[in-house]
Amino acid sequence: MNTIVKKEHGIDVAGNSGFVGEYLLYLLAAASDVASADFHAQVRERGLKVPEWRILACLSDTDGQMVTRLSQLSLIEQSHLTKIVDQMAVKGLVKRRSDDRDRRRVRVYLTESGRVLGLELVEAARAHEHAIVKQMRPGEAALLKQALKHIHALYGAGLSALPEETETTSR
Amino acid sequence: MNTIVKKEHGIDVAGNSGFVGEYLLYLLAAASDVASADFHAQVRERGLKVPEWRILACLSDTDGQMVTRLSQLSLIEQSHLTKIVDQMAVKGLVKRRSDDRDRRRVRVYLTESGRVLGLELVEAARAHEHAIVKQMRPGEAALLKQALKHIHALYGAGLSALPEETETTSR
DNA sequence: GTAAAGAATATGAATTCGCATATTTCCGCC
DNA sequence: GGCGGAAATATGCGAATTCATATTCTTTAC
Repeated sequence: MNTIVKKEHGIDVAGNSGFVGEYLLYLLAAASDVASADFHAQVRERGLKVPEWRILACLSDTDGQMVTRLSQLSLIEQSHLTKIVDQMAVKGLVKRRSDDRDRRRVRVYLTESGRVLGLELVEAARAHEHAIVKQMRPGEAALLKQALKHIHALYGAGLSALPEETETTSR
Repeated sequence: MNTIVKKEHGIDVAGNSGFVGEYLLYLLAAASDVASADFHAQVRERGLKVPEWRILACLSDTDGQMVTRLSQLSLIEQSHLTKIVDQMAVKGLVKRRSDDRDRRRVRVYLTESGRVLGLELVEAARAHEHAIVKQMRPGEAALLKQALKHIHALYGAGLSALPEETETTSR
């Protein structure tokens, strides 16, 4: 037979013949890992941990979110998120304020320096993303994002059945 | 103005207007997270931790890999991998054997029960993947995988410059 | 052949993370 | 207008994960 295995060089998982190299969940995790590692290094250089960056990013989009939602958005488990918010509060990046209408809720707001740092990093993230997209075929990135949202939606549906926000503006 | 924000329901990050909901690295992480969570539950039901499953899967593809490479393939940091292999060895799923040509290297082999469990789980993973792919548009999954490999390759290149295996067959 | 430099693993301490649960507050109902 | 139950956070603690480094072995250049 001619299924001679060309010696395995490097990681080249993707070009692998086995199961793993074609397994969707693996490809997702692997792509996420390698692509993120790069940017995460930048995050750490600015003295932030990755989870902190995620929170900054989420708050930059929508400030003053409640802990539970922030935990969902940032992909960080709730009790862990609470601890990270603690640290960020100490660093002066965010501050807590309990919701007036429902005092069980705790909303997290960016401080001024948090906002600044957040914007900076979001810019850096945009640039980083651009660098990646630029290396893909035209339209490939769009399709990719599309498909990723699709997958997210497949499961996200379950999560979508969440208590909605009942506030007009956090004003 | 009519940029009235329809109250935010559920997670629906993907449908978000902000930065995060369109950020590639976020979409990757989020999709990976939600899609995996599902299968990982199955893994735990069989008494395995997620990292253990990853190792089983990699070894099922190519048995007898050295620790370093296994760590790259399985996306697990080296010293952590060592510890997990310890546990798996205790469970009787794998066994270590040092490479004859280079005794610094430790190769990890599946035991018989490890092989069996591995095959079982790979089957389950295939089924699970199938269920996902089935819900996507025809060809969408293929494109997705393609793009993911593409991204992986962008960075993987750096990693590919690795010391190659110099063994004909682990016979 | 031998010392220096580099690889491959393992080990130990320090963090981070996640589960279970306590606590506070809200909500519907009697 | 008080009770039971659910929601939102926080906390304690054990397990998981990482980082720096020790250890062992290999290779290269003298």
